[in-house]
Amino acid sequence: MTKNAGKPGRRGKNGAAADEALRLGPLADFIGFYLRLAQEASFQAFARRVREYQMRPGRFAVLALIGENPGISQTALSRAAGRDKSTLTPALNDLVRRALVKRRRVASDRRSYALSLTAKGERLLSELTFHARAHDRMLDELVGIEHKAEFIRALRRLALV
Amino acid sequence: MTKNAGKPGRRGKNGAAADEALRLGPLADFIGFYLRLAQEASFQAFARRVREYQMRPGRFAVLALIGENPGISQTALSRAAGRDKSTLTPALNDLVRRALVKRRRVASDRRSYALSLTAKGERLLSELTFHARAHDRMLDELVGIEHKAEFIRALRRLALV
DNA sequence: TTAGGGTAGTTTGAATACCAACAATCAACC
DNA sequence: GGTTGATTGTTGGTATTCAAACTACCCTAA
Repeated sequence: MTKNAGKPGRRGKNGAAADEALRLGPLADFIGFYLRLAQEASFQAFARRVREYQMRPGRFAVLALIGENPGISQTALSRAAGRDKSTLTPALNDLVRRALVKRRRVASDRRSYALSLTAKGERLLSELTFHARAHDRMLDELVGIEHKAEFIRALRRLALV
Repeated sequence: MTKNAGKPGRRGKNGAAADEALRLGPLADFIGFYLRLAQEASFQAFARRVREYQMRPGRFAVLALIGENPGISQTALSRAAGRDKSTLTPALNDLVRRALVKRRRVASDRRSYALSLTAKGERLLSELTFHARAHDRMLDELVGIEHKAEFIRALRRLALV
């Protein structure tokens, strides 16, 4: 009998969690607990998938939202992305530095910027969207395609809290 | 025609997102996108609810897991909580400093600690669990109690990615 | 024309997260 | 006994987040 004291359940490097050997207590019934685990796991999986592009889910969402809404302001973008506007400042600085996004001053309101993608940004967005679709198809399968619609409706309701 | 390009919809301070006025494009179908919004919203709501205790969901989960598994090591705890072990070092330092958690050296393996709650930690955990149950009942309602079981099963599958 | 209040974006500070690298320790093998 | 490889927890570096305070600007009303 060799060791297996604190034997962890198998799981890749960053075992998502829920080692069956451990007691979860009340956490076992909490939506919030699993929501965090699921979000983090999905986040990491996407980050790994597009690592070569130096992109993470947050940046991708920003790029996608600008692509869909050219001319959008940073504040409107922050609301759509569900992030504080102050969070977007460094993110956009990075995207502008990488020549993926253009910031244009608006004549009618000199406080705000009109954001749009560069040609390079458009190209990158296309590639990333391809990977994102593949990623989300994987999530679809885990959720079960027959449950997807209700699953997303539930998430949307939760997002409005 | 006055412009109303970036017209934001109404939403509390930190509008969760999904402004109907904005185009979401492919994001509209991505589970990952809504997963992040829902997780963040639920996180913030819980943090607001227990603000007076200076606790956030991460700390609560740590406390709850130690409470359920006295003697657990930091590495096992990190797996159960779905966090990197290095993330737990400062969190546990804080909980120990606040006299909520005890770190005990293990004779059989002097590398590791055996974590447990202090009496004060137990009392706080009880109070927090009360709030957490109330919080999660609110989430239950948003998800729809008849969908909860399937919803959590889906999240658990996602967490294993 | 100017005073007031509201809005856009930035800055700063505190949390929280991952990862890689490290010292100490353990375990297994020869 | 001694070498080798794995594991435990910490440290340091980087990234991301929110919230509050700030500047610059807009708009309305007197």
